Amino acid sequence: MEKEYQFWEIEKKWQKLWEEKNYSKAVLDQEKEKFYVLMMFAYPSGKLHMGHVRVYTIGDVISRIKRLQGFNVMNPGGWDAFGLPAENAAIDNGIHPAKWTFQNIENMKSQIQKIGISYDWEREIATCKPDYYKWNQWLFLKMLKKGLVEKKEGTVNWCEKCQTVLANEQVEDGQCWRCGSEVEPKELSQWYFKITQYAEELLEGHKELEGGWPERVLSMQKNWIGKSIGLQADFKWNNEDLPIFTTRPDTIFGVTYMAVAPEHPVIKKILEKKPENIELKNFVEKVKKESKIERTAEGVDKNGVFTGEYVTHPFTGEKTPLYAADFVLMEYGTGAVMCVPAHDQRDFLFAKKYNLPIKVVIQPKGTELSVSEMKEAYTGEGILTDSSDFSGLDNKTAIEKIIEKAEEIGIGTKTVNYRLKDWLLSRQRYWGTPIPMIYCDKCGIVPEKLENLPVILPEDVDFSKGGNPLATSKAFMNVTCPVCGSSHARRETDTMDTFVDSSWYYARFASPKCESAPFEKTEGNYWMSVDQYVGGIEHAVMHLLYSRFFHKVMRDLGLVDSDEPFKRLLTQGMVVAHSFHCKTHGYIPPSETDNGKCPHCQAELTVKVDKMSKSKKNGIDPDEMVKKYGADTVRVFMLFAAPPEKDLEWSDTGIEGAARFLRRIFQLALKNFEELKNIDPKTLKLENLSKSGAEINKIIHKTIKKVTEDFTVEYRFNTGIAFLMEYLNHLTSFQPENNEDKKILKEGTLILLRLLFPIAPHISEELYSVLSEKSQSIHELSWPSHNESFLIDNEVKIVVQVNGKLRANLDMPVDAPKEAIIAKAKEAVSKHMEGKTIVKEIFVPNKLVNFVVK
RNA sequence: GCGAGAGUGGCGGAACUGGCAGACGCACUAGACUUAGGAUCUAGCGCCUUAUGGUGUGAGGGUUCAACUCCCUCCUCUCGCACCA
Repeated sequence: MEKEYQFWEIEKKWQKLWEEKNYSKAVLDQEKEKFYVLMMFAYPSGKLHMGHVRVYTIGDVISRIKRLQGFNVMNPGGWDAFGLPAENAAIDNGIHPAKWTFQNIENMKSQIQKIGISYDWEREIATCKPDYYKWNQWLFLKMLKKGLVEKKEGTVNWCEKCQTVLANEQVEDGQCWRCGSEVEPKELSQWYFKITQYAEELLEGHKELEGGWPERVLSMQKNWIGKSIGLQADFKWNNEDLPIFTTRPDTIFGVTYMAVAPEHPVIKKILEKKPENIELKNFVEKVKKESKIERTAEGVDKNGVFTGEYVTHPFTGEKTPLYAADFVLMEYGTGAVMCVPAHDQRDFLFAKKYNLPIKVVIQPKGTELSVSEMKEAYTGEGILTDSSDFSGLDNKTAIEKIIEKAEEIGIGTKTVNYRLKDWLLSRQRYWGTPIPMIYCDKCGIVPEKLENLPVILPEDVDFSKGGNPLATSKAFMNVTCPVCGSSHARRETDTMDTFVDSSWYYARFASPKCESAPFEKTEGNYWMSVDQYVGGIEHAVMHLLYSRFFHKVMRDLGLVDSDEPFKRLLTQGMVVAHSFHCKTHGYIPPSETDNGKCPHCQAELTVKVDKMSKSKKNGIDPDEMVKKYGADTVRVFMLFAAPPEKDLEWSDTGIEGAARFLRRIFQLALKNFEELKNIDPKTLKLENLSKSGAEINKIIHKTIKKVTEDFTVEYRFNTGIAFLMEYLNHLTSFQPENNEDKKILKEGTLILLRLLFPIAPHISEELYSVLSEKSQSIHELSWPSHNESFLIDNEVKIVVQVNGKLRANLDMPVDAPKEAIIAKAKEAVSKHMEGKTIVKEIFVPNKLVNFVVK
């Protein structure tokens, strides 16, 4: 045995051996219960960052434990390989995106292997390969046939910097999710997936996910889907229906004006009728140019213009003025709202600003609202007044009654509205899946034939010209129409949003080489759904909602049997570190700071805890850490420093602690190596153990129990590792008194290695192979189990309190009679009860005695 | 504003269905071994206090023999959504 913990030798040796043995290979076996672990696959940006290391480590630990617990585990890895950075690299450096991407994949793959991730690499996929994206196209065409794809004209989110459109989900605070630049509105005809058809089911499906998914992810999705139930009612403009949507039909008698979005078709008609209404025309033009953020940001004044027209109230028949207003959004509801200033704050402010009347129709219990004294709208509950036949009803009942009435007289219907919009999937980029559609002069827009798939990305493109690069490839553009055979046809030059790739990759892993379908049905039904998914919270809405949508679509296409793709989801926190900022010199790398001062100007630096990033110069390079401490140490630190779902603060001294822990384990094995090597713990006779040996036996079983719970039930790796550290402390200080004690020490050491194995596999395997009789591999063992009968204590510590305050501890035999304990307890705390009388004695068996005294 | 979550030593974090608050680690202090220590080992370590003792889980109140844990009021922070009709 080596004298030092040479992790670099150990890790290299075992990584090679494990690969040869192919321990991570997953093979369908109907006899065995499967467990599918999946870490969100990475974009091949070139280098692994600590965030990757964290996800992979968490997922790897779970797969290793599950394997040892006898599950047939699949833990596949792959690459989310389409996307903008590759294309930008092509534009900037003249490297073809494919070349750039595959270089990066190669590099990152070797990094992943160096941290000991037990992926089944035979299942590796890269979404940029034709044998993968072919199935994007296939699914697209199947969805088209099912009526789930649509090309439509509309206002889309345009990112000028990325030169492409974005889906609603990809706009964050009015900015592009990728580059952070301002998103502008633009009129374009684009392809959409009709995700809204599944809105209700996506919401319903949450019931199945409760418990397995973090509550906040479900609530974010729920929020995003934004279901609201209300009344759609037709106001009339001349003889034309002008439907509005409201969730407060109980306030319909309080309507004093109506507002529509500037984009609303009625505005166009009004302007055609009265082109002289310059004020309205200018207003509409101005608002259309504004981005959503300008229009809707908090505190921004609500603006509107009277159209000069009046509409008829469906219940009262009264005429009410029609406004165009910037706060009304065309894409939500009907793009028209009834305005009830007395009971809606936004309407209230608008009415005050433009001097519109206010009419109270709901009176709260206890007080009486009067229009002249109102400072804000009253939006609470109450009794209806001034509302025709409905006056006197409480407003909750009124909602139902008014909807009923509207339906009865045919002026409206109960309606469900969703905030969720259809998924805009076209992107004006090269490095993505070509949308398999063809524009024929004669036939119009027609789909490519299934047998012609994949539509392959051409090589002869020019990235220097700007615009959509695919349009520069003659070979790509020139195509014959699949319907009429005419040569006057050209291909769609838009590619698919890369979220399409990641929406079903988990399914492709079931049979990544299948050539006849996205995946083979038996394999698919065996491996799916994913039992444990691990990834970042940033995908709570986009990726996780899209995947759920795709899964349901695949189910309806007969490809899968289940309803949901991911049974359990663990969202790991970010990896953060201190950043140092100087007012004049910007961010300073931690290594260059001078006692908290700027090395250039000696100014006091602002210290913050930030997500690791290039711009904040607080990143830690995983490669360097693995080189310096070894993969096992990095893994231990990542799991020990915080529970998985919380942010993990990088600490240079913290990782030293993790390194120390492993070194101490190595030293424990080394110290006892000669003496323990040839001892067989199986011949252990418990009755011959010394007192401290028996204690160690008990500790072994307690540790197995606790660590198993922590590692498998709630994935509390931090507390599990803490227990292993404590356990190591016990083993280290244990002095064997006889031969049987040596056996228990050996047994204890081997158990330590087996429990540590999922976390730090290399060192565990190495020491186990050195110490165990048959040089076994832990891979071939099963997860240790504890023996409950060893956990029974024959002595317990009893806490003695006086007035709830701890005054003494007693060591007593288990289940000692109450009287005996109380007598002893009184003796022990007599000092604290002198001159006082006992009012009450609380006795909790085997736990505590509390004397209440006066 | 709405929704979700969180506030515990110098720091990261523990504490099961109410029952010894601060496990484990880091930092720190003292000592040992050392030419040396950023290695290793031993001991200490919430705060106030001389041991005793007092006090302490964001603030205030309540329930209880007993509250980090349950209830009420408030404060702060993080995240998500935000003119959604």
